[in-house]
Amino acid sequence: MKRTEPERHPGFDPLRLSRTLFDHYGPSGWWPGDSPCEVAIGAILTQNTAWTNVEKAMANLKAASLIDVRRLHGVDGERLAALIRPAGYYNIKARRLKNFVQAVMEASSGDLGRFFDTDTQTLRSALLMVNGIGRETADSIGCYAAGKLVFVVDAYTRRILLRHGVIKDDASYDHMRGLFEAGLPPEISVYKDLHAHLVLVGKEFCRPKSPRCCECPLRLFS
DNA sequence: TGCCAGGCCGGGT
DNA sequence: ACCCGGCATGGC
Repeated sequence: MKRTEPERHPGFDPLRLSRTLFDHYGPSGWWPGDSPCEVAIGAILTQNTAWTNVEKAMANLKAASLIDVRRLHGVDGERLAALIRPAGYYNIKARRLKNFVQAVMEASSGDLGRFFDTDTQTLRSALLMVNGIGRETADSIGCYAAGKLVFVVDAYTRRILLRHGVIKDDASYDHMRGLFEAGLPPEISVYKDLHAHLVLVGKEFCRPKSPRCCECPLRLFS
């Protein structure tokens, strides 16, 4: 993995941003989900999907005692798909969950704690190897399930940065991730809360329709 | 009613 | 390297 020089944007201070948002929202409580396994499952199920739908699917999995790598590995694929149906894309997501648990089985005999017990970059690469796990999902699992210092970038984050002129239209995922990681202290709670708070801001003030974030009463940047 | 949600993959150009 | 269609349910 090649390391790049931390890229700082002149008018962009992630730490100040995180303080502003924490003062406004308080602790985010993200990620909902008690165990690392549940968090990882949720990260896959929530791909391009409203969280309320994911909750229904998760309830079905809990009722079936399937929040567990080895049990998921053993369950029939069609039954799994039926259980996660409320989350949408249920056939492809069933496959993606299977791909994920398969990787954990092969790497650590299904021991998620051992799977996560490696350095940040190695874990990230291993997750990205799994078909169905892209950058955001990998980083969500890394940050919220494994507690690694990776900043999660999503559609809201991108839109907020774009509309405030912090990035250009063609900015890559890893560029945006670098902007945050270069300016944040190495504290996992800061990483977790800031991403969560950006989603909250996005939902409230930076929806796809409204062309600008000018309605946002918070001074996020200045 | 139509649009959107905490993406990602695969095939075509 | 880009661009695009497909995947699917539930809520407003």
